[in-house]
Amino acid sequence: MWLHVDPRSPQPMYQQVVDGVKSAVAKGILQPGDKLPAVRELSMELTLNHNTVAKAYQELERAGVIEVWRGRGTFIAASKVPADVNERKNELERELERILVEAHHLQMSEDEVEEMLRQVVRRLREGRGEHA
Amino acid sequence: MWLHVDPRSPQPMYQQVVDGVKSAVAKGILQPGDKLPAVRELSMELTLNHNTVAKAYQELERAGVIEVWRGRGTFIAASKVPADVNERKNELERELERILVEAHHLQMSEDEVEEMLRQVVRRLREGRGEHA
Amino acid sequence: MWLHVDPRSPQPMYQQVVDGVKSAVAKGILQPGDKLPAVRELSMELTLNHNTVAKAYQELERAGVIEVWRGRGTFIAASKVPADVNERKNELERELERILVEAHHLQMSEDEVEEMLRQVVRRLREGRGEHA
Amino acid sequence: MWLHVDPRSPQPMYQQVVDGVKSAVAKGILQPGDKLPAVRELSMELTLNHNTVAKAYQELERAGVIEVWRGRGTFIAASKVPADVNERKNELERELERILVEAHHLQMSEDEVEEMLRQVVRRLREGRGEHA
DNA sequence: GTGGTCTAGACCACC
DNA sequence: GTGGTCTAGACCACC
Repeated sequence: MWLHVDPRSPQPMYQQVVDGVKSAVAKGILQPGDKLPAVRELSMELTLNHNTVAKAYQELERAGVIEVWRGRGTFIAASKVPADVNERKNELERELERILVEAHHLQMSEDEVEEMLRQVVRRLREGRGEHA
Repeated sequence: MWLHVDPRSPQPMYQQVVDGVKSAVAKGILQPGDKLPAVRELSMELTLNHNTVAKAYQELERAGVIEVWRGRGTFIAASKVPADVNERKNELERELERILVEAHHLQMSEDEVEEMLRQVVRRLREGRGEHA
Repeated sequence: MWLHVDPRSPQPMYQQVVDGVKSAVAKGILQPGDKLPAVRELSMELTLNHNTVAKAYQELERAGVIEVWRGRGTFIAASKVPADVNERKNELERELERILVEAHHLQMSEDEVEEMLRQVVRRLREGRGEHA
Repeated sequence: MWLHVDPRSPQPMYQQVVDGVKSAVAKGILQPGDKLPAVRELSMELTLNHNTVAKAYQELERAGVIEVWRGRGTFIAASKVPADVNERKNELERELERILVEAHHLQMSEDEVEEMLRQVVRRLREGRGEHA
């Protein structure tokens, strides 16, 4: 199973489901058109309540990651740019700054953070079977 | 004032204070030995409950960013590596991966994220008066 | 084909069929006496379950838009005022008010909504080949 | 009370709360900075479950209509244009077209719909104490 | 005090 | 079968 949820995490469980699906899409594990498990099916696999999974699916639909076909099921959507791209890019910038601040207090230089990012990118690419 | 707090932010107020102080240290606005405002003083300036500021100071002390000298006040500590560095570096890596996943859903390439990081670094360095 | 249906729409599929037929009539694409495709035929063209199309036809019959001649087929009815006109006019008024409220939150003035309505009317008239 | 909810309506109750608050803002009954009742307080007044009201408040926050001050309460936000204005304006246009189609089947002319809209506008303005 | 999350279980519309 | 809504009631973090 490509999705796991940790009830002890400070992150809400529905958010973990959202992030897990987004991550699987980014990694190519889930492709546009792929069917997601039904709400109740996934809730049983993750031993979550169906409401929790439903909330995650609604969030993913609003984010344009999945499409709900009424009465038929839920599918990965063709990727498209969300309406609020610029807002969210600014948000990413602020998070990067926050990471740099944290890194400074761990005595990491900015170059080391850049190197860390490159390493994560490399790992993701290998996961996808890309080489370079 | 080098510290601002937004009550509408999803981030808890005490966390904003923690991040604000860490950021001021990372940017060189606050230096080891500098005295921080007293809890009640800061809570009035930021119109926060004093418990909120006290909680932030406790957090900062645990993180080794400040030192509380009972009866004298609170000071920025000499920078030192905290005990749980490796744990927290792993945490940073996970956050970088999460940012890359988000970026993918904004149609940003991994190279663009790297470029964004370099830009943030450049901005921080200029703020510190460094050039290059 | 003058009828399209989107499974990803929040609107139920049968409702989309109902609205599509009503719209075709309003635009003059379908005229009184015109024969509609048989339920099974239309369900195949739209790749819908035949129950879904049957439900739409029942709705259209109740609304007085079509007439079902058992054994012969389904036809566009001569236009006549339905029994519950006043109720439904009140419903339209409530929808217009809801639109004005939404528009307010998009910073549109009431005059801009009126202008938008006039534009939609103009477009519909041009579609019908009317000029003025 | 400026808010009512009808459990027999086809509209979900949380949506009725959302529309009710938006409407009160559009009519000037609620002004930026005004405090909304606490989730549990409002849920008791409307004899709804607190989860239902919480869902409505979350929707309103996402729409930028209200602001949640953590631990303090919920307030009407200063009005600002949402990120997806254009999408939502297109949505309004489609709804206006749907209304014109419905009106046609009630034997209303397009001019009569325009007049109906003007009347609704007039009523709203009078409600606000504007004259003209 | 405030809002947010979660389970358990019922009920509904749609396909 | 599918997802969406709702109640009842517990628990949590934040202020």
